[in-house]
Amino acid sequence: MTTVPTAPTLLPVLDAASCCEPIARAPLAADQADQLARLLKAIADPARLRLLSLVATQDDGEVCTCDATDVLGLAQPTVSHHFKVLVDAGLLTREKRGVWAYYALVPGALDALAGLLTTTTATTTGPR
Amino acid sequence: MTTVPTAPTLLPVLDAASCCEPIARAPLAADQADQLARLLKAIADPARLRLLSLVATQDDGEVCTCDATDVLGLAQPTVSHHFKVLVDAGLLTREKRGVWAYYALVPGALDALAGLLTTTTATTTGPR
DNA sequence: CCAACATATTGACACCTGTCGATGTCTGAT
DNA sequence: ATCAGACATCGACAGGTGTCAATATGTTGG
Repeated sequence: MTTVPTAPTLLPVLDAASCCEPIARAPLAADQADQLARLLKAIADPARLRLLSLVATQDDGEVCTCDATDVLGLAQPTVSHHFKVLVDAGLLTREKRGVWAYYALVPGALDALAGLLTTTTATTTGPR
Repeated sequence: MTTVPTAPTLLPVLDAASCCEPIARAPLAADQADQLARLLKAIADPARLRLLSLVATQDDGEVCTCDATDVLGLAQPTVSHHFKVLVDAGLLTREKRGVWAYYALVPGALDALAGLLTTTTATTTGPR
């Protein structure tokens, strides 16, 4: 099997991060490079990195827009925009409770993305 | 000034990738997020991802501009530009032999970068 | 129903970026 | 010395991106 050892419900993210094989495995085709680049562009921004880091370090694992606005020092629409980019990329989930919107990490999404960059055979063995 | 002694230092890369702690460790500060974002922007491009992948999968570990131009289907100045971005980011090294310029992976650079994205306490250096 | 609030969307703006043609620079060979 | 070839740099252009003010949407409480 290629991957997806246990993917019961979190498919969209893993799907996004499983766009292609690890970089060092085989030369990337044009379309694979496009997909991976789109994922990386989603996180290649200071504000979005701080948002990811903020969510990842929360005890309860979630952050609302209002909190993030204070921490980042950006206008509310800007924060909403960045959150949307991360959700669209499949890295965060959005849950609206009452008036507030809570964002949380999609489990395994960042790690899967990191796995595509590692040159050392990390997980799944690769018998060529 | 432009004399850049062929210092065999592998430091700049690791230095670049060690700009900050892993995302999930502590909330990123503004300047740390800037540095990490600059690194990620360097690889968040289809052409540069293909170049990295091309170099990483070569048996001898190096690729010259001419070869890359053919594979990517881009003009020679464009390929040179992308290589320069990757070298400046500390991900590739450039060695000129005769008329040709050979690019190779900086050992551990990509892996260090990937380590900053992983949420699970990975290997990497665990000081302090 | 209405007011207050949190969030999302829209529109506009300045800025950055990928691309290529033209040109410069350096090396190896005739 | 001169020429050809590989590569880097420059200048210019189109397209993408981050930011915010203004506005829209939707929810809670009175």
